Amino acid sequence: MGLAKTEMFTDQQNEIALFAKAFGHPARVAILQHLFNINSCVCGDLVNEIGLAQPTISQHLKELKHLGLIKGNVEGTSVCYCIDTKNWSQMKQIMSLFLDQDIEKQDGCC
Amino acid sequence: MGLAKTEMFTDQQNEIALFAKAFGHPARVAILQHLFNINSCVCGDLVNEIGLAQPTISQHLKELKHLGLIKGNVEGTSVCYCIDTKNWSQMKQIMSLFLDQDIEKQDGCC
DNA sequence: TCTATTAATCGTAATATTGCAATGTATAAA
DNA sequence: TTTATACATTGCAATATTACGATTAATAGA
Repeated sequence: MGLAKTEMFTDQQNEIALFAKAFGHPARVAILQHLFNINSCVCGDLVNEIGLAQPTISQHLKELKHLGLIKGNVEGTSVCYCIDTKNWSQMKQIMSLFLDQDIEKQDGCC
Repeated sequence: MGLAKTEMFTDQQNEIALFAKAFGHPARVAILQHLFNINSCVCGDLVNEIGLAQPTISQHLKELKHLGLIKGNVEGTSVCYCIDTKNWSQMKQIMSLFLDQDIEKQDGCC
């Protein structure tokens, strides 16, 4: 149906899925990588950097902002975006609980 | 359009997005967590464990298997699934390059 | 005030994802 | 051979996502 049955999973499972979904598109990966690389605010040039139209970039930025992974500050006519490092490390902790499950488990069978 | 323009991104960005997309659904998160928790093959009871219909689970398993994150072995009439720990740690390395970008970056601006 | 600039929002088309009933396939047991 | 069991595949309906043209909103500068 295109609709995930979130109510049958734990909050933790749904939260992991939400963050992962944000990283599930190369444009959002590229946006985040660019924000890390310049290590400061980006005012405006994201549309030139990534090769997508302005409304499309704006939409991706909105999703990332909604998740709290980036911050946006208005500076005159442009908006400056950067990583929210605090929320980023919180996200990493949640993802690590999931990704590091292989630690101390031996290859069981198969 | 619903179609990601993968050709305008790097292979690395697309690979990160592919793995992330796999974790972008709570059912797949739950399946993987269950496989880790029992730390051995699961033959059959995944449909009972997760609360979705058999064809739905089968479809999610297919995606995870296609990415190489799980292995499936036929045992009689049932099929046993488990984590492919080797591929899992390779996936973790790729994801870490992305997730750990915040290390040694100071909170620049905003 | 008028105009240019920048980015958000709206509307919409194209494609992808999710979920499941129905069906198919393969193996084991009777 | 027949039947039961377990899982994959098919087909389809409902919803989500992606992309972008057109428009709107907000600010800066002339």
